[in-house]
Parts: sequence; C-alpha cells; structure tokens
Amino acid sequence: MAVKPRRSQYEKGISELRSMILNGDFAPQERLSETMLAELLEISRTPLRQAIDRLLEEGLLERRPSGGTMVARITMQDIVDAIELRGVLEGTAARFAAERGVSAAKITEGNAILDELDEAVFSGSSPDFSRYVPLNLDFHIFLSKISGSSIMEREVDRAYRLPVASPTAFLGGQEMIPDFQASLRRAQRQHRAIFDAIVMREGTRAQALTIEHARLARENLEYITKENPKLAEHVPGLALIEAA
Amino acid sequence: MAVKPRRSQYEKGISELRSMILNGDFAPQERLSETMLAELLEISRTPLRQAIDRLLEEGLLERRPSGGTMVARITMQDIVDAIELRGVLEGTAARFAAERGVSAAKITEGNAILDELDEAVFSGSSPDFSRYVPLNLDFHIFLSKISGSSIMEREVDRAYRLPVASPTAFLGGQEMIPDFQASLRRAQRQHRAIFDAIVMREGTRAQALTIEHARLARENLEYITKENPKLAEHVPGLALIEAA
DNA sequence: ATCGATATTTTTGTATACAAATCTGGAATG
DNA sequence: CATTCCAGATTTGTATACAAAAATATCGAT
Repeated sequence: MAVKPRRSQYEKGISELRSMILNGDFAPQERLSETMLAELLEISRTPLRQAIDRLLEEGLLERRPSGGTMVARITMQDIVDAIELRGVLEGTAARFAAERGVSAAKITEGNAILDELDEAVFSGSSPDFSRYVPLNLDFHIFLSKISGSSIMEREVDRAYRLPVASPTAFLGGQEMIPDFQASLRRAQRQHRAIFDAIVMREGTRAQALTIEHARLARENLEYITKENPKLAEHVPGLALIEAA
Repeated sequence: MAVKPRRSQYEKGISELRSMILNGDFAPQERLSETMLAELLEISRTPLRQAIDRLLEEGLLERRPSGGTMVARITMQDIVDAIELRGVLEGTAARFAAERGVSAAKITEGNAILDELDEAVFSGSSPDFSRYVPLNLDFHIFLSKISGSSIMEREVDRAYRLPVASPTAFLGGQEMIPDFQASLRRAQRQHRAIFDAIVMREGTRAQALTIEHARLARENLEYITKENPKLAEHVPGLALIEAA
C-alpha cells in the first residue's frame, strides 16, 4: 500500500507554492491573487493565506505597494548576505557550544557523524554525494543543537529557510556537480576543525571557522555564476535572481 | 474628534494578545483555545489565527504537545540569549556598514541623531528619559539601515521582537528607573564609538563595540533580578520568566 | 484624444458554517 | 480498584459566504 502522506492543506500550500516560486513559474512582477493561487493549488483561501504569510516571512514573497503579493525580487547581494548571515548565526551557535561546554555523549555523537562524513567523502575514488548531503545537514543541525540555546537553535533553523542560504543549497539533488568535489573535501576538513575547536572550548576559533565554512557556499555561488552559469538550473531559486 | 485608528482585526489581535501575554493574563500551562481567545478579543477566529501564528513566530506562544497553544515558557537564559543574538545581528549590521562604507548624507544623519541623544542625556542635571527612549531606538534602526543589506535590516528588526530583546526593553515607559542613569550615559558614549568605528571603516571594532553595547541590556537585566526585583514590573514580559 | 469622474468588477479581509480530529468523563469490565 | 472503551463535547482545520476596499473599465466633458 502506498503511504498516504495526509499532510494538511496548509503544509501542501507552503511546499507546493514554494517550489513553484523557486521553479520560476511566476513572472517577476506578476500580481498573485489569492483566488488564482487557491484554484491553482486546489486548496481553499484559508490555508492558502497561511502559506502566503509564511512565505512572506521566508522572504520568497513580497507585498506589492498596491496590495497583493508577488514573487520577491532577490538580488545576488541578498543571497550573499543570507549566506553570511547563516554563517554568523551558525558561528554564534558554535561559539556558545564552545563556551558552555559539550557533554561527553554529544562529543561521541558528533564524532560519529564526522566519521560517517569521512566515509562518504574520502573512502571511494570520488565522494559519495547522496550520502554526503543528508549527513552534512545532520552535522549542521547537530551544531545548532549543542549550542545549549533554544533561541539559537530556532534562529539557525530559520536562517536555513532564507532563499538559497541552506547548507545544502548548492549541493543539488542526488547528482553531484563534479567541480565541487574538491570543495566537498575542504568542507569536511573544516567540519573537523570546527568540532575540534568546540571540544577544546575555543569559542573564538570555533566561531571564525564556522563563518568561514559558510563562505564556501559563496565560493560555489560565484563559481556557478561566473564560470558555469548553466549549473544554475541545479540550484533551486537561483533562476529568479535579478541583476544586482 | 478622536482619531479613528481603523487598524485591521488582525493587527488588533496581535497587539492585544501580545500585551495580554506580557501582562501575565494567562496561567503558565493554560491551554488557550481559539474560540475563547476570539471571544475575549472580540474578533473572529480567522484573524485571530493569523495573530497566533505571528506570536508563535515571535516566541511568545508555543504549541502544546497535545495540540492547541499556550504561553511560551521563557527562561532567564532565553532572554540572555536573545539579547546576545540581538547584539550579534546588530554587530553584523555595523560591520557591514563599516566594510561597505556609508554615504556623506548618512554620516550627517547619524551625527544628527547622536547630537540629539547627547542633548537628551547630558544637557540637563539628569537624563531626559522620554526623549532618550525614542531617539535610542531611532539610532539602532538607523544602524541596521546603513548596513546596506536588506536581509540584515529585516533580521535585526525581527530580533527586536524576540521576548525582551528590544533595545528599549529595559527602559520602561516614560518614567526612568533612576538606577539606570549611569547606564544611559555609558550607552550614549558607546553609540558615539560605534558610529565612529563605522565611519572609519573599522569593521571588527564596530562589530565588537555593538555586541558589547547590547550587553548593557544584560547588565540591566541582572541588576533588576538580583538587586531590585520589584523593578521587574516596569519591564513587560519579565514577569512570565520561569526559573531557569 | 486626454483627462477626470463614476460605475463595475476584482480582490482582499473577516465572519461563519461544517467536518474531522481530539479530548473528557464515565460506564462497563477485568 | 484500576483499566479500557465508547459517547458526547470541544477544538482545530478547512471551505465558503459576504462586505469593504481597491483596481479597472466606462463614459462624458473639454
């Protein structure tokens, strides 16, 4: 039997509308009327409006001056800033973790994730992408959890939802962008360094390393836009960038 | 004739529900049913639910495991963390401003605010509180605006809405807490130093000063809780803190 | 033809009705 | 006496109806 997802109309609205936006289904300045969207997504206006509110929060939608909403105008600078912000928040979480200390159990847990990442990145002749991507996200979420601050955990999680700021934004789906293999290895070495700094209670170092780690995403972004623009298709949301 | 505010039911819901929560009108674990709240606020469930979603975002409400919502359990640590987070975000905005440079017009504008703040703080025998509070907020918002990043502007603004993390959270209404007069003078000297660092393009210094500036709020929080607990009444939201 | 005023249609904000899910109390059973 | 199960009552999620506001179209005057 197929598993029936049975998600709410509201969740359906969010995820479908989000992917339509990232997919570039709407014209840049197009007014998105609620009735039209409701019909399109086959949900009623009540849960649709919730979804719109949420996507406004995430920065994917924007209120039009005349009323109504439209797809947000996102510049390259916005993405660079969102990546930097993500790094700053993750860096603060790492600093908190270092300053406040991490339990032995959590150290074991972190090392386990890192060992698995090593497997995925270094064991074969080339990195195993489909294993790396979820493990990478696991590690990043793990870092926010050991900050010892529910506020930081929330806000880091939130930053991941900003357009194209998630740690996995440039890692495509299953298929790897071959040019990024070296980047993956650097990233994993940074993971080790970050966790080492945290365990050693070196807050400033942990923070600096984590911020710099996020900037790998910026490098990938620059590589795609300058060297290999057709890769942009693999990164949902990149298509809707306006000229800065 | 009295001015008719004519705000929407949704806005009414947010502001009234928020102040009721901060006022401690609900018992700690009390389940807040939508029908009950709708009746209480005299709005229908539709805009009420929007308001609830918003306050969930702000961290003032929390979903109960069994379904339904309740007032969020906020610990002292959460407030300390929210203040630090606010400082980190404001600090990043200040760093951006320093790194990217500020126009001559904006420098003039900043100096004008600082001069007015000087007036409010240093001109009389004691600081003019009712003038200081809005000017202080102006300066903080000004800092986020000159970051040159709409993302940072948004996120700083958002951090102000976290429980008791706003720059004016500990400044009470009109009446000043006398013990904070010295703190006010220190704060204003820090404002000058922050803006100087930004104008001089000293990003790291601007960031560090701004983070430290936010920690004045933490000092005030500690003073209130340890030295003079009855002042807590003057700080909306402090009443609903649980033991950490 | 252009502008402005008014009428018409669309769109959003709000209330309410209804259904599905959840909770509560109590009776039946071990 | 504790436990399980079920009926009734809330409660939440969703659809829809309606009204106020906004946008668009229409028409007339200059």
